[in-house]
Amino acid sequence: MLKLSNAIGVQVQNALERAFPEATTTALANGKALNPQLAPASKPEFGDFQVNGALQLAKQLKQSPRHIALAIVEQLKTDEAFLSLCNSPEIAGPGFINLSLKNECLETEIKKQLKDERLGVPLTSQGKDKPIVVDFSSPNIAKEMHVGHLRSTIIGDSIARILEFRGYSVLRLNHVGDWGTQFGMLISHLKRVAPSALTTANAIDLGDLVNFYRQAKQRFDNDVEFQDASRQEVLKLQNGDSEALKAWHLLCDQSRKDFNQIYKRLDIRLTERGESFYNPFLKNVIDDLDNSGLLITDEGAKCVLLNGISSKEGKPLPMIIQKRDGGFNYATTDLAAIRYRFSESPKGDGAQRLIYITDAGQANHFTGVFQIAKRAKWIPKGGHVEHVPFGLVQGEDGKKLKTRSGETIRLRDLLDEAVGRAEKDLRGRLKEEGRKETENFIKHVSNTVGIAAVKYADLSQNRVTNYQFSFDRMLALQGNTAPYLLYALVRIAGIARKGGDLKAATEKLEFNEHQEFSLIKELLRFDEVIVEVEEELLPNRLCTYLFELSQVFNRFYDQVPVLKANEPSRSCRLALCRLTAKTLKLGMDLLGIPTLERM
RNA sequence: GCGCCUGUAGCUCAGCGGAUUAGAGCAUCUGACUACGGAUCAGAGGGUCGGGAGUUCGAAUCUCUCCAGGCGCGCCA
Repeated sequence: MLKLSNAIGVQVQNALERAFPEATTTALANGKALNPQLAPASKPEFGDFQVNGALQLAKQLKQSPRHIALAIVEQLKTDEAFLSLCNSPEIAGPGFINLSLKNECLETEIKKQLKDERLGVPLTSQGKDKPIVVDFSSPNIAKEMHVGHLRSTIIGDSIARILEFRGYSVLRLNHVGDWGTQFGMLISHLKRVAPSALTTANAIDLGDLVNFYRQAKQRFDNDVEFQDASRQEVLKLQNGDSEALKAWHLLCDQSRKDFNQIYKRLDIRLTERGESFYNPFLKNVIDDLDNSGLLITDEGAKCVLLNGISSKEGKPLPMIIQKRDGGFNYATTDLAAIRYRFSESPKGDGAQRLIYITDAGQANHFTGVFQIAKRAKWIPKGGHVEHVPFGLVQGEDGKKLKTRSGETIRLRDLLDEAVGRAEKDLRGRLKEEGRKETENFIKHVSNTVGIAAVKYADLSQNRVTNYQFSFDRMLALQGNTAPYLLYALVRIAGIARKGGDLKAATEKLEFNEHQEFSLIKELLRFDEVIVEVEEELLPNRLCTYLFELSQVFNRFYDQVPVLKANEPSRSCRLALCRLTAKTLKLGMDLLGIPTLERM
């Protein structure tokens, strides 16, 4: 309905300008056009659109809002094109104009939508050649993925999917923590307790590695001699020592295998490009900053002083780019990454926009890094950098999510539990209903429902707030949950199985019931929702839409017969079922959530 | 102390500067199964939108201020 609302927007604008020609000229001379403020109706009883502008224009035009509204309506009534789309406009309250679409217009629109594979969502017209980088997930080598990575991974994937669907070229980058002091520590510890792990592939699994990591960290914090040894290992690694490199590769491979299992389960595509990738560019970052006069030395460390951000003492906060010992830190890597991503190929990605999906706690860090990149002139004209923050994952007690013993929950275990609970629930239901299904079916459905529930629960919440994790709530069969949405699709599939030809002819469409029109209006909103989600980078808006669509469909399904209806209603209703299924499937796909025919 | 984020129904959350009724879901209560899967649908009760001030014709929404909570704050990432 995007095109339609644009068309009506133009018609209303023209009507306003015809009604008040002098004011229009004056306004244009001041560089501001009169704005009729066309918006979707705030409530269904107000129709489909409302014009709010009359109230604001009252002062400017020195007339009462109702009078202005009346003048606009008079003009609209002379517009043939407008009258072919909308019923006669109505003035309400202090001066709102309510517009409602004609049924014939809705029928024409829905007919178009039925034929459109993209369901009305336009392909982007610009910047297809320049990629958008979506930086998400980013686990650390030698550590297991935990709930902290869940949100970044799920939200990042969905945002990437939506941008891809809009026609952008998207670079999904996994900025894994594969470099830095922790490797010196880990290699030096393993050399002492498990030397075979550093030379033999698969000698130890990641679970062991995580334990080794903990031991190494503990030792590092308490043992000065060990710290020195670790630093030596880091230097060796950075200088390309073959033994150190081999050890590093083995550690990375081991971790990668584990990450990939998770990504496979979650159906996530990512290009791994870890911190180590930027290693060759770090020195240039320092030199560049030095040349542009941004770099200062403070307490032996090379820093850039941030504008407008002060430290505890009230002085400008320095951001350390090179440590006293000459080592680089994450700010250095992030700056190198920004520079590389914006640089033209082949020395970079030639990106138009960088999107970082990380927890809100890193907001200050990114503010600083972005500011430095801007001052160093690494962000080209038309280039954008954006931090897309999200809140903490909390348990039902409102505290940071942990196991009972207080440990971090592994992502693997969390997914297992979701799937396990879905399976238990399904088996119980099958028994209750006396249904018999194959083991394959049970496994497939439980897996799909479990993963869908985890993803949907996360995505359906506004990402900036903390997110309270609850298996019971996400797996609930009623309410705004994945199972509820999946069930709507299963009902449609059921109609098809019972002999409903969803591809029935749709040349002549005719609707009479209000439930049909509610469903049609909901279906036509899809394109606007997608475009809005793309602008705001808020996938929960898409979730809200899909939930509302499911509700409207369930009402339709409950109150209007499809298969038992007489023609032509039967075919017309089947067409609505088909479009509902397509919309739900596409919407879920853009969230990265798989769907089912039966459950 | 400074910075960022959050505060909306008993609970979990939506909410795009607009209509003298601020929306969902869960939970609670009342209804509807010889129609396509009742994993559903129809309805009811429940809110001084953290407090105060300001801008505006109009504020949950914008500004300021206070209160409460979370997270972060120079050589980890």
